[in-house]
Amino acid sequence: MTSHPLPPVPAAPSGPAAARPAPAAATGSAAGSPAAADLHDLVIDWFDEHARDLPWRRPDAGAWSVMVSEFMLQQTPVSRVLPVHKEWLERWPRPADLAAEPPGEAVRAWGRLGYPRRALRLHAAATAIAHRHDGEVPRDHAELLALPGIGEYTAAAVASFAYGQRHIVLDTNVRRVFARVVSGVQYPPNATTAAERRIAAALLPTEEARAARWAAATMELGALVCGARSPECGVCPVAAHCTWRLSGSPAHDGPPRRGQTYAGTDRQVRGRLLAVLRAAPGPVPRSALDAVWSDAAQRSRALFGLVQDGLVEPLPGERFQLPSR
DNA sequence: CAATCGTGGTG
DNA sequence: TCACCAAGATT
Repeated sequence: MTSHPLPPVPAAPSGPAAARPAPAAATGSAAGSPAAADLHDLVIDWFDEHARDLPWRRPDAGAWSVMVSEFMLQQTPVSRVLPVHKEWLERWPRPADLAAEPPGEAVRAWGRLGYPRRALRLHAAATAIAHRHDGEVPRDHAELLALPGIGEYTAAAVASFAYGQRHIVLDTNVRRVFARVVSGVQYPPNATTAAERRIAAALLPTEEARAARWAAATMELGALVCGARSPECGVCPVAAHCTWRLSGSPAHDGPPRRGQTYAGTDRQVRGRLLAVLRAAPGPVPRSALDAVWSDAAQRSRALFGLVQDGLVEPLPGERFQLPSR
């Protein structure tokens, strides 16, 4: 198999003066170049054979299933999402079903997926869909983006995966794949950059259905083969095209990537407080919450934060519960 | 732009 | 063991 050079990626504008309309003639556009088409085939063919059979990818999965999965998958691994996603779709088959229940039920059913504000936002998004979108998950990227808890990535993912549209889908997996294959570095930057968007745009297949397939395929490649810790280049369909690999897989240089500490933080306290409230069928006395953390100052700060975030509802008589509305 | 926001698996 | 990582969004 012949190894083609990578498609050229448009250079970054060198300054404000360089801001200009996109070239009228997209001659030599990377997406249409032979090398790009080659990459598309390799990755999509690989995907056809190795894609995981996930519930939200099945033919009968609707946009709501996709949307719920995207919320749950924000910073949470597939293996832990699977059982909760199943419960949610059985209990709330449509957005209106979720919207009909108090937000606290969403927080409770969220279980231990982490970042429970996502549950609150998903409930709020479902409510907005029920009221303003006739109960249907919107197809329009801008309308999706306007929903609570949906950012650039999730809007593109829902539009692409649920509705087959052509969008730049830049998640951590895709960014890592492009960092290696195209940019020749081990890891992408901490925050998504304009350069990354240019690369993604340049490589996005022109045809809509193929673009959607490409988005899912590049994500899956990043998840299954081009992992952060252990890239398995031996089975990678584009190893022969990978700039990083071809240059000897150089280790990441520069400042260490941000690490997240957890032990002893407010987040840990919030987690413990909320765990008590999730487990209780109804209101809980303050004494039950006091038991989870010894430092009173930090404890009250965490509880206050939860109330402020709408995750906890204070009641008369020093009692607390999950939000009833 | 950097900090914040949970939780559990893993190399 | 423990730092790192996992389909980000919001402020």
